[in-house]
Amino acid sequence: MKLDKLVGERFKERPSDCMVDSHALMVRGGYMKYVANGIFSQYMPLKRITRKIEQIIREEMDAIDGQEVLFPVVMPATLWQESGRYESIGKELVRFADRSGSPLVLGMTHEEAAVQLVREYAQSYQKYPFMIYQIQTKFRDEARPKSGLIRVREFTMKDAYSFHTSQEDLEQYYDKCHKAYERIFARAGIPEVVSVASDSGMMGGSISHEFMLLTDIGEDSIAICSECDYRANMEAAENIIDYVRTMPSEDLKKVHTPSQRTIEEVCSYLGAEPKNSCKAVVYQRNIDDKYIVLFLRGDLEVNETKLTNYLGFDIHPATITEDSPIVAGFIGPMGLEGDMMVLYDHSLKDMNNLVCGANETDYHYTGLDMARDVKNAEYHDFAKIQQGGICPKCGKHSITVSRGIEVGNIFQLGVKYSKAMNMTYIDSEGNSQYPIMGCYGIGVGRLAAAVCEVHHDDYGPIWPKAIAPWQVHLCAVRSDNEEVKNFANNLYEQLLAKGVEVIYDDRNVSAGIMFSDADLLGVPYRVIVSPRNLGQNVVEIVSRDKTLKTTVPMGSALDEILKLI
RNA sequence: CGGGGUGUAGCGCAGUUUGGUAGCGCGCUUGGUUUGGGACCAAGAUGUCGGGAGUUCGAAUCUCUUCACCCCGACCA
Repeated sequence: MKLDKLVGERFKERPSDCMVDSHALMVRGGYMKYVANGIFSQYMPLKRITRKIEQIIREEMDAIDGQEVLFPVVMPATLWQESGRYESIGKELVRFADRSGSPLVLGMTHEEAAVQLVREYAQSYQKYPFMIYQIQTKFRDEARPKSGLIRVREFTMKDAYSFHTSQEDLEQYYDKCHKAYERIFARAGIPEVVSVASDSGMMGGSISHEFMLLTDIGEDSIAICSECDYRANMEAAENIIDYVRTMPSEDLKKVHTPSQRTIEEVCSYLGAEPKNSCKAVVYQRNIDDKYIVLFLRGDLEVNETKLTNYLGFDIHPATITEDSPIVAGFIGPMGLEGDMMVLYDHSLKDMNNLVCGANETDYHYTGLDMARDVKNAEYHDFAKIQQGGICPKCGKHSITVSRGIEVGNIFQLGVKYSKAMNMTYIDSEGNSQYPIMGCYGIGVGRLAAAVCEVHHDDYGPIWPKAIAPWQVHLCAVRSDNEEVKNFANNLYEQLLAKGVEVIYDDRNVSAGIMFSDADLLGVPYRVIVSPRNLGQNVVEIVSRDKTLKTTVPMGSALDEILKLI
């Protein structure tokens, strides 16, 4: 590719409305152009980057037996009515009608389409497990798009859906996918991405992880323990802390007295048992004899496996007496899966250092709703993970709170969609069952922006080799010089013949312009042909990350370049 | 949806307080001089001053209204 024909402008001044570096550099570098709020077109350099990211994703998804498919962007409302999400999702879901008045939606996620695609096919347990995925445009009418490609309304996403006949099988595959994600991010040049336990939100299901790239411009806050492997999104905690600020100060005083509590005291604080038909279930924490009280609404049951997973430590059922120390407890249990939401710890002297988590399982009835129903907001004060606070897993004062960009996520969906959409199979005993599902997403454009965000300098992005738009940026400085022009042209042709991805700048412009443009394009290796270099019978090779700056003899330039890339 | 801010040439901005010929830098076109980190000289093109309505002899400037975008919050498979 010749640079002088590359469509898109590169320029010096930072656009005033770009708040994050990746946005500014990608606009300045001619990677993308604003079309409407949260909607962008991509020029060739960005398209080449996203194409490479997609290819990495494809290879890794194929390696865990994924099958690439394609769902429609536009779906009939009836499909979304089956799952109940046509009604339950807000304005993010774009609804419109076709010429005959039939209601349609724009795909923002494709669980419904996935179930629809396979439910007639997968009627026998022998067809399981399997995973299907697609890489496709999604549209979500976000309330506030921002930060360039980090948060947009229209975007390309890889979304995968797996189907299983047992929870164990799902969990096994979930782990496999987790590892595939780690490989994807490492290959894309950001091995530092970490997975954190997350809130499942409107997706439903229980266990889920988000893959976070830690950077200050991130939209999510993540609590990370420096002593153990505990990592979690702060989302739920923040909600509850906000709520607590509205509490009357008298109530605060009452619960701020650290002491041992009995179950009756705890219940009376909550007003839970009599007022809300809650029942209390007591568990004992195996490692240190702490008691956990889980309040359940209505006739919900505790899923001990999930509870254990959620807590990160083993528990067993227990009973407590009048003087048993209750050192930890939960308000729990809304939604379909019997998850819990708030953990507090009465043994702590400092009430600021309490631990919590939240796990919404039902978008109709969130953890916060539950907390409000329970009336006594005082417990929510305990729901605080904070900088320097206590880790809910290892118990040490070792929590740091960081910002992160969510570049991917994985969910254990359970039977939420298969059940709602009546997808069944016959198991080996001849019984009808709902398949258990998992889903797995990666935002392609956001990933590109995230890489740029952590790999750039003042002059432009520094693309990792694996996703760089080109491998070699060939500069013919003083292309009006016959010798330079001939040598550079020749080298360009040779590189092309070898299949090297090369962008060739043979414009007769000043070296400053040429180098600035090269910096903005962020190609890993810059090859400089100039009168000065040729006068010494060399060409110059410089890496974009500045770790390499060398000259090689003119005659061996091609070989040296091939060795590098 | 709430709070704050900004809309003037492709980009970055001045001009608005106090109404009086539409400006500057970069970029773009042409010619020339230059040539290793965004060069210089000369000539030139590009504006519904976000839109609409009003006040006025006269509006980028004052009034009303509307739209768009940015930031904070709410929200967010």
